[in-house]
Amino acid sequence: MYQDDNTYPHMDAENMQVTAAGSAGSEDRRQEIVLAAFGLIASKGVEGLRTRDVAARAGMNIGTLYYYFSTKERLIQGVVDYIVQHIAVVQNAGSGAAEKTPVEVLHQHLAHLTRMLIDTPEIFRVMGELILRSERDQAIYQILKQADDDWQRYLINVLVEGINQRLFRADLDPALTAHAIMSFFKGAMLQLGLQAEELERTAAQFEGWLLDRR
Amino acid sequence: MYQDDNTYPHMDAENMQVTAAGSAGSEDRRQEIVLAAFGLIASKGVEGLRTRDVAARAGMNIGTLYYYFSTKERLIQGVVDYIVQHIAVVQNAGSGAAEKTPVEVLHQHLAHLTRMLIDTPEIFRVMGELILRSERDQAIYQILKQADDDWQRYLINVLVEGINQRLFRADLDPALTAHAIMSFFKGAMLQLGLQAEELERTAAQFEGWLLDRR
Amino acid sequence: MYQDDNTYPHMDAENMQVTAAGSAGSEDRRQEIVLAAFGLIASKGVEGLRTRDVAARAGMNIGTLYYYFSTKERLIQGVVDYIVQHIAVVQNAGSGAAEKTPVEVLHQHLAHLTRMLIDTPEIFRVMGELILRSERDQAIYQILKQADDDWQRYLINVLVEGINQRLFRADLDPALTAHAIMSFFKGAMLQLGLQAEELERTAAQFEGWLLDRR
Amino acid sequence: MYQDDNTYPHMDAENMQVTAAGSAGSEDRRQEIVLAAFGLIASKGVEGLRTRDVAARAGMNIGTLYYYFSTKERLIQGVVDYIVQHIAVVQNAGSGAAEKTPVEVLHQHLAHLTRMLIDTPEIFRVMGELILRSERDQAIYQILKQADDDWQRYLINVLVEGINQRLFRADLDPALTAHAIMSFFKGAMLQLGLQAEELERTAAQFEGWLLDRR
DNA sequence: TATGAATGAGCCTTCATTCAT
DNA sequence: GATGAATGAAGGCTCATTCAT
Repeated sequence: MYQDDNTYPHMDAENMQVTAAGSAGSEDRRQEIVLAAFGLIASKGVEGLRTRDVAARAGMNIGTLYYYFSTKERLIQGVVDYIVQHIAVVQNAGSGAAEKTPVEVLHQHLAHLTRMLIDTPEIFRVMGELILRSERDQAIYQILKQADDDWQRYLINVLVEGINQRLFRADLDPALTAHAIMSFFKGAMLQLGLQAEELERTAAQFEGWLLDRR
Repeated sequence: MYQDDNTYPHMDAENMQVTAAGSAGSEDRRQEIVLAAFGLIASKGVEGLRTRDVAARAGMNIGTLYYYFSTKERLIQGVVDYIVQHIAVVQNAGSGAAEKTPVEVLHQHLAHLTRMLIDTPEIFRVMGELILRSERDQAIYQILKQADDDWQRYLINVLVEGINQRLFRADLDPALTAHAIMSFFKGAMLQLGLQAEELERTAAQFEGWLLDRR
Repeated sequence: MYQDDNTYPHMDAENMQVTAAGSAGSEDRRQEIVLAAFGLIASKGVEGLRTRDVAARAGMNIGTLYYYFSTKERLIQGVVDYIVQHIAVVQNAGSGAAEKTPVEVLHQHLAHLTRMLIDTPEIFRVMGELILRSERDQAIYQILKQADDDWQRYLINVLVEGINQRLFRADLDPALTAHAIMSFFKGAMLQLGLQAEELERTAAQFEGWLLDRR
Repeated sequence: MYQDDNTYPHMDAENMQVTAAGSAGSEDRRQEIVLAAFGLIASKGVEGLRTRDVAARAGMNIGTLYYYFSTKERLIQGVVDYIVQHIAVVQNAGSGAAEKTPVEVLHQHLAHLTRMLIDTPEIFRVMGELILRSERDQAIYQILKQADDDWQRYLINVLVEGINQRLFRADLDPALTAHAIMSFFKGAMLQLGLQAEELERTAAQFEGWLLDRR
């Protein structure tokens, strides 16, 4: 019968590995659709998103699209999931490598975000669209809020450790600093006529403010 | 008269004062419409903006609305103008009082923005909507870019003066710092579940990073 | 602004006379639409009713149709109103002339219904469609139930008077007899391959059963 | 086998008994589908009938359903067959017992119909839907017309015999009376807010009209 | 200037039906 | 026989915009 959209989004990467080959293809199909939708949102905004265009871009019939996503709404949620995972994965990857000092970890994290902002601004543009939309869409809000909380927690951990090691300024409030970093990056994607170099240097200067200058 | 929408975006506040008394009422009418549109964008986003709703909210017929704004597009530009002036006016007001040190000026500026973000988040929400939209709408981009440049120039001036007076850190790059401040505030409006106090303290801490600690 | 569908259907013939000329034309337009819908239901059933076809048949744009009837549902209710009034009016007209004996009144009533069933079977076919639909549509049920109650009351009045005058069988239960008459006519419209003469004679015989044979 | 839908409408109950055991299961499957469709028509009308829902209710895949019924149209015809047989069987059962006077036979017949109308109104509701549809569907018309003719013939037989035995009114026209009875019952199912007791008493009174009162 | 009726392109979604496995 | 993915033609409804009055 119809696939229950609700269950799909909650499948995490691990589950998908275990899934039988049959539904693996099905999951691929969903991915194709989500990617098509993502691309269209990036270029036309959620406002300009048309299910027909998504289907066309994914190389399938409009009916098929609705077979996988019973609603445009759900499709958009699928895009949110995609983005969140896409960025979350990166954070995990970063935390995978140990041995590094908190300063180095934070540096890499910020450098990575800066890189993404420059190389794949679409992701952030789409993210912006979705954040704005989340104000009127509970489902999206939930997902994004969760991701945001994870991000903040990650930053706080790094900051706390760095402060303890006397690498970051002693008067740094970890939570507020995390907050500031997050705001800074979210805002960076709203900068008009953003320049790559300018952003990198701004981020670097920002990073400097956090360090302990003895 | 202003029926000719094409001239409108180039009109600044002064011009409007000078306008003949006859069309003053006409201008009021436009304002009502813009305000109605603003309110609707705040609650439903540009995506959810319907000319009919705007007309209804402004207490007029849909036909009448089109008499003042020949296009939905132009109406939105009207909203952009409105917002830009609304914030610009504030900056001017702030700079009106002299005698204050750059640190005090910046502090007041930041405090003011923080207050607005907390008290009238709609303005920022709408601003966010419009910034995102500006990526696909040249006319909007132009207006916002102009306002952004003005803002940055203002910040740079304050920062330069403060650095010269050894009030701000000597190693501060004025342009990048202005950039950071702007990003921070733009991003703040995208924070999910923003808390008033948290924002105030984050802004305060941020401010502290700029000061010279000898 | 939009016309409130709810108010229109409740306007009865008198009110419309009083209404300003402006909305009289508007009411005409609604009538055209309802007639078009009626015709289409008659030939294709409610199931086959397409708003686009209705608009085309009424010689107007689909958007215009929705300007008058905000919903297909409401349009159908409009048809129900139309039919109910169409038949109700007839009953009133019949009762207008006095001087007749109850037997004559009933005879004319039945003869009239029979005639309609033969001459304009569409009305009854559509009625049948709507009655069936009323089981799943409260709004329609209400209107039809009201009309039904009126009809029954009318029949009971005639019957009671006739019984008192010893014209109808003394053992006639007015309510049940009215019920029987109503069922008979409703059922007549469901007869397959209905023949005019056959129906007339059946109705006549039925009528005979009600008379007092001393 | 019966996969060939074309032959199906012409199969009568006996043929099905004779069918090879192998396809008996197949026939069961068809029955399940028809029953599911019947139930759905009862609650949502033919208009609301969805092949997918039917399949779901019958606990099978939509593709499987189409294996048994190549078309929605044919499925509906299957329902018509089912109903006709369901009611026809009853009539035969009634006529199975002899020894009874025509008055008793008719009484039992009417009582039985009344009972069904009260206990299983769905059957009649569905019947109504199908009769209406028969006006636009030759195949359905044929089946229903056949059943109707059988019913009328049955009634005429009983009536004629009763008249000859001076049990029914002498002036009764058998054909017209049968016609009246049939109309009455068909119409009874269209009564809004039908009450069990009311119907029974109306039917009883109706019955009384047919009797010879010397 | 104001009104509201009219237009029509277009959008989301549904649903009967097919087909490869 | 059974499954479920795929198809595509509609269908109901919306909405920016126009125009006669």
